[in-house]
Amino acid sequence: MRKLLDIDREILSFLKISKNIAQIHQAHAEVVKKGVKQDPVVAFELIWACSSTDSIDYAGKVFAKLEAPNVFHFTALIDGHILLGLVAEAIHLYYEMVGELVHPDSYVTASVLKACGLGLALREGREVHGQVVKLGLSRNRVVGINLMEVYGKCGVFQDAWKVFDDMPEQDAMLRTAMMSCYFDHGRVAEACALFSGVGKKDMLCWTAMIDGLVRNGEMCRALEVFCEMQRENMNPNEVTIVCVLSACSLQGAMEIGRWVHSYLGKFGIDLNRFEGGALINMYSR
DNA sequence: CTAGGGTTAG
Repeated sequence: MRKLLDIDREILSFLKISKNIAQIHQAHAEVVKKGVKQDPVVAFELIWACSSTDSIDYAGKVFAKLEAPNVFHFTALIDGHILLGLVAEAIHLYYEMVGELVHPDSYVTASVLKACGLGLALREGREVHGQVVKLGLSRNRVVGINLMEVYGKCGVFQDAWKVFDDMPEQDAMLRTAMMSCYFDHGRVAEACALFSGVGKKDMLCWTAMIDGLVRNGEMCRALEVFCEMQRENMNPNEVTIVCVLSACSLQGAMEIGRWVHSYLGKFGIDLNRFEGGALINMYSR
């Protein structure tokens, strides 16, 4: 007789490659047939697969049948809700989890803080912050960045800076997150100052800068930064391209837009719905 | 014996 672990492994590898709801249904049928639907790892992979394919109702059904949901299951379900913008439900699930005395870890804490930031749920964010301290997660990078974003998005910058300063290392990622928060509030000068303070700027930092300028109507400066990043031998990716095309479109900078368009191949970028949409938008103006 | 982080048009 095969061990449960061997059966698990087969289903797990199938679950991990399930990319659409049809495959997930098939995998779920296998799980039920093999009688491993209460296996925590299998259940996690199943919920995770549903959550990452926008099948949140199905994820919820699988979750509801679990006899003893653990922190992994809650995290997977919470992340699925966040993906669809259902942040109030995500926060609610976290409270439900704590109420059921399931011990929060850094992953689920980071997830609920992400939801608080997106939902501008300052009160809940502060509560979770208190738990972060109690749980000893204050120095966790992902937790810290999401906590900073809660305060930044809610406009309480002094609290955001407090979190920033208390992190073990103030690197490019942290500064970029802070910069985006200032851009969210139209505070371009502060955002630019942060950008200047980033020592080694990576792709996300450059792109976040361009995006922030575009969102604040600073088209010329956005295009300047785009040129500057290439002088620094940084090749734009598809996200950068969408931001730049958007700037070109709003600015009426057709020459630059055409130039970017003709170089999509050089950057190794295939048109997807984002770039295509941005191009159509630009030319139609 | 499970998983993640900052950037995506209008």
